[in-house]
Amino acid sequence: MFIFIVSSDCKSNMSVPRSPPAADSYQQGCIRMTLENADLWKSFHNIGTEMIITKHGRRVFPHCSVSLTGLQPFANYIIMMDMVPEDSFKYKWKKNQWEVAGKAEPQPPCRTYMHPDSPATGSHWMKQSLSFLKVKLTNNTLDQHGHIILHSMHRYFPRFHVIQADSPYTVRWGPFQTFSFPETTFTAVTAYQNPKITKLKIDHNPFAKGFREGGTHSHGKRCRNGSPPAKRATLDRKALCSSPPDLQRMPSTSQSAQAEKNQASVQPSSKEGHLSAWAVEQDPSERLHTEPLELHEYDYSCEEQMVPASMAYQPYRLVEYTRFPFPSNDVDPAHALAHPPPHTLSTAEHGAQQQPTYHHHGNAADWSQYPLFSYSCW
DNA sequence: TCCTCTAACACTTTTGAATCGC
DNA sequence: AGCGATTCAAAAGTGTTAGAGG
Repeated sequence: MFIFIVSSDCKSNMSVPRSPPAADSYQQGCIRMTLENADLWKSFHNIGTEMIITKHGRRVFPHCSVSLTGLQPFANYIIMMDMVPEDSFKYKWKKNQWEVAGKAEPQPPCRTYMHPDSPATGSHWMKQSLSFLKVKLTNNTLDQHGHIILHSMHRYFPRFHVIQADSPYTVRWGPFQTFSFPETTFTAVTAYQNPKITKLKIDHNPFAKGFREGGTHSHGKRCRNGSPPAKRATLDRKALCSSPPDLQRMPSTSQSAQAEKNQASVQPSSKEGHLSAWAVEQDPSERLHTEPLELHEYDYSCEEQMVPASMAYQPYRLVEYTRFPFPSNDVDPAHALAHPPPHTLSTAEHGAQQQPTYHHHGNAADWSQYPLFSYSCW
């Protein structure tokens, strides 16, 4: 498993690879990732981001767009993304707020989405921002399309992996770093619960223009079963105007460390036309790693490093390693509810807490017993 | 009864093939 | 013939909501 070292200087060599690092891995610690649409993410995060998941897959909105610096221009990298449980709870939307509804269900197979441009040189990745627009979320555990599988009413956050490798077949041996951004945490839902989120999505998502108030599309046109115009939309808008901020509070967020030591194997495959866009599925017990996320003043780049260490396997991220600090380490949901979640933070507070976390592995081979990708989904 | 999920709906945006002009 | 710009239809994607199911 892993121990975690927090560094305030990316140039600090905090990683302790247990095997000789790759010849050119010395620069790994300087890779920086920036969330491109952080303001939009923050807007959603302040309310409590919800992501629709459907049987056939739904895109993420806001979509994940990041930029990279500090890569070696001529070295090849593979960029990957996966979704990690925020905590070990299941939630429900009750009386205009999220409440803990019990323990999380067993995690579905973990899938990793590889950016379609992968592999590409560092100069390519640094040339422009990377968009993960095509990532789709599903609640279908039998999904065959490579979509990322999530549980509804559970909280997740996306995680990005920068792996120095020439091909998907060698990612396991390449040095890599992992990044995540606190404001990208979301609750997976099959239907929107918080009307504020609905409004925000309609305002920002071009595909939802037809649902904009005053738009060309009339909700009254709905004719299935002769049903009346969308009553819910009206109610929701009313709720938007009346619900106090406190009602939008999210339950507590917590982070737990999670690591594994199972056999790894890399089996990239593609059924969507090209090899570069594939997802890798992992058994829940074989998650790449789930790291504690520390809080620092930051500009959306990453400072945290992680090195392999010997720890007991944790099926969920340990609450002790909370990304958002709480007065107590008590994991009692009821207790957790008593504390304002990240979504209730004011903008100023939020800004102070918004920083991605960064995990540096000197070489993926160092933790080959902690599989990055245990098996492919196709 | 309550909660969650699914499918159909009307609409917009995106995509890509076909066409046109230089 | 080759290239770029334009057009247009099909595909993809969106939130809403009634109804099904647990």
